[in-house]
Amino acid sequence: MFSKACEYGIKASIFIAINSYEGKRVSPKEISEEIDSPRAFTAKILQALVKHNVINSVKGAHGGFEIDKKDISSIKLSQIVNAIDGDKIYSGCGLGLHRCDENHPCPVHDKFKTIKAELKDMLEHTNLEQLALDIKSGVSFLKI
Amino acid sequence: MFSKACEYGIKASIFIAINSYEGKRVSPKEISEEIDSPRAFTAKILQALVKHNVINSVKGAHGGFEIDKKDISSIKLSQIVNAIDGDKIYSGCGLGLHRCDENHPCPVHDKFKTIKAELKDMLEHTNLEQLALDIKSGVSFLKI
DNA sequence: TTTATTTCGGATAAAATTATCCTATTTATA
DNA sequence: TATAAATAGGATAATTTTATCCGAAATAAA
Repeated sequence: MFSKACEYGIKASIFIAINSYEGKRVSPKEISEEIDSPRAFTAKILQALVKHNVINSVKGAHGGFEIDKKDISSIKLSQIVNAIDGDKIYSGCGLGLHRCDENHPCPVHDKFKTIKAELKDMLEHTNLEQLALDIKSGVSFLKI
Repeated sequence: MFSKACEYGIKASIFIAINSYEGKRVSPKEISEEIDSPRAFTAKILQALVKHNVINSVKGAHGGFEIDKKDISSIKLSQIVNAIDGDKIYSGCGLGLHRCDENHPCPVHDKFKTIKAELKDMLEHTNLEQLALDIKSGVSFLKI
């Protein structure tokens, strides 16, 4: 569904959000340990998220990654996914046709339509705050 | 969503079905031209579909790939997808956790639940005949 | 039985994704 | 100002996916 990079990006964002609520910046090392991902690769993904303004980075001593507390509830899953995988997951043709629309549909166009719309809707309406609170309260988990 | 291999596999199966209705076997060459895919790679995928009993192959002169006419309506998209990509698309965890279930859910487990269930349902209830008829009648397309 | 046609299957290559390493740059603080 | 602690980013490697090539095996028909 998502690329590994995207999976790591989502989990990392959630972990950063949790820590940001407590005013704490986190490093790629802490993040990769907490979400069970390769450290250096995770660092690259964090760079991409910074470039796409999903998270902030602070260089130098006492630096790390953080998210503005006031932004956490408005950051949508779709922004994270888009920053890393683009929108092909819900915009692209299910069978890879270059052109696939109502007037020139692939064989599964209609069958996929509602599913892709729901996926898009879900990603656009799920925000980081919801996901972070579930982790904080022990309802959901970032690894294993 | 699906791998390239799986996209090719689905399109190839549809094309084979159409020709099988007319009692015609088709070769990897014809198939790859019709679905716009790399020939040798497509041939490998066809082998996999044969092994999983989705399509039949007939070796030697006048051979080719075909599907029993009477089977076309009972072959589900899920069988093709399973033969090539497995069931991870609707069974695996959306964030790649090794364990992800009701008692130990990943952060997006609930959000994905209905979407994955619908995807599974769609794949299990869409059969090759429906897809083939739409291509035959010009309602949908296998390439471009 | 020979030949032409066709799938099968192993070896290999190319490209994309995932992952690692090392140095440069930035910044707080002693 | 020197130092230690961080992220940034380039180079490279490993793995997986996608793709190609070629000879072997099977089969229909001449």
